[in-house]
Amino acid sequence: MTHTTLNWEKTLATAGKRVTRQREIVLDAVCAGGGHTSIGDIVARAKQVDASIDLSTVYRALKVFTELGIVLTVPSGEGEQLYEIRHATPHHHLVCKTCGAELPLATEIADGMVKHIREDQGFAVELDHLVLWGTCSHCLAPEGPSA
Amino acid sequence: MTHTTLNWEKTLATAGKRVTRQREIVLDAVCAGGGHTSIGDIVARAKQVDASIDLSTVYRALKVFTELGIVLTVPSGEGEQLYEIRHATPHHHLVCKTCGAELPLATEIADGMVKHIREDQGFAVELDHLVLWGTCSHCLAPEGPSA
DNA sequence: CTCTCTGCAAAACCTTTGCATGCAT
DNA sequence: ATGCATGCAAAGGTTTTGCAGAGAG
Repeated sequence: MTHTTLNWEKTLATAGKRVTRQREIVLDAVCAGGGHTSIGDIVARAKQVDASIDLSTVYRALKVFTELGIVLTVPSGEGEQLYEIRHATPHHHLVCKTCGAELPLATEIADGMVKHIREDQGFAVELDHLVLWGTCSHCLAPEGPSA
Repeated sequence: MTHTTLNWEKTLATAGKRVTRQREIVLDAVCAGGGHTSIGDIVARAKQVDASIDLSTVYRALKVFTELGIVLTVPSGEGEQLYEIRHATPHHHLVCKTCGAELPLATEIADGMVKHIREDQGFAVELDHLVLWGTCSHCLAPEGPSA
């Protein structure tokens, strides 16, 4: 998905923010990752498009986007902050530790667990974005990844 | 639980590492939080016990502990890294956004989801430590928290 | 006695901020 | 024309590293 399918421009305008070339580049860079993108990758990708874009601009753009809910942050396994486009429906990921693939997790499964916890322990889990790590079916196969 | 119930000394020894007063203090500080403890809290607690302990020592001790699996790290909601003693059995937490309580999550529920995902999508989730955020039953009650 | 760990200090790193100019509206 | 956004440079905070001496095994 690309950012053009989002109405981020409207969101910015409504908040009194401006639509600039740099912000579009940054948003593109977040999308480029496909899934979860680190700051390093975002900066690299942005600089590739426009070498003169400043680090502080990237940080500021990301801050605006997260504040407006256009992108959201997920903690990576190693404590690094990753950025991702917020989708309309809450969605969850399975990330393969071996090949890095990011697969969607069926919403019903996650929802089922939330419901289960609610019934069992009276605790209301807010599951905006769950990321689970493990090994995908490909890499589980004896031949190994991409065999 | 205190660190004395763990055989961390043996783990260190096996790895050719040494058991020092500073490392014991740091491990104590991690335990002190009860659940997830930030670096700031760990340092504060350690300095309270021994004011001359150095920041770099705390970082190095934490690094050794996590490498040996004595301590594990969990990303907090805000991207900060939290430290926690690794328990014998994988265990999961529910953290209340309102009152901060950390409740255990019934293992069967989490395991059920893992199994479900495995059957449904062929993906093997490694769930060493799941932390879910939400609202506990107390704070869900209309009177509000600690009524 | 040997080899690791510690404290200190400096370095490296990442993120934020101030300011004058540029640009979107 | 107005005022937010940008690039630059400098500051701020956090984590890491080099080193000589102290301490564990």
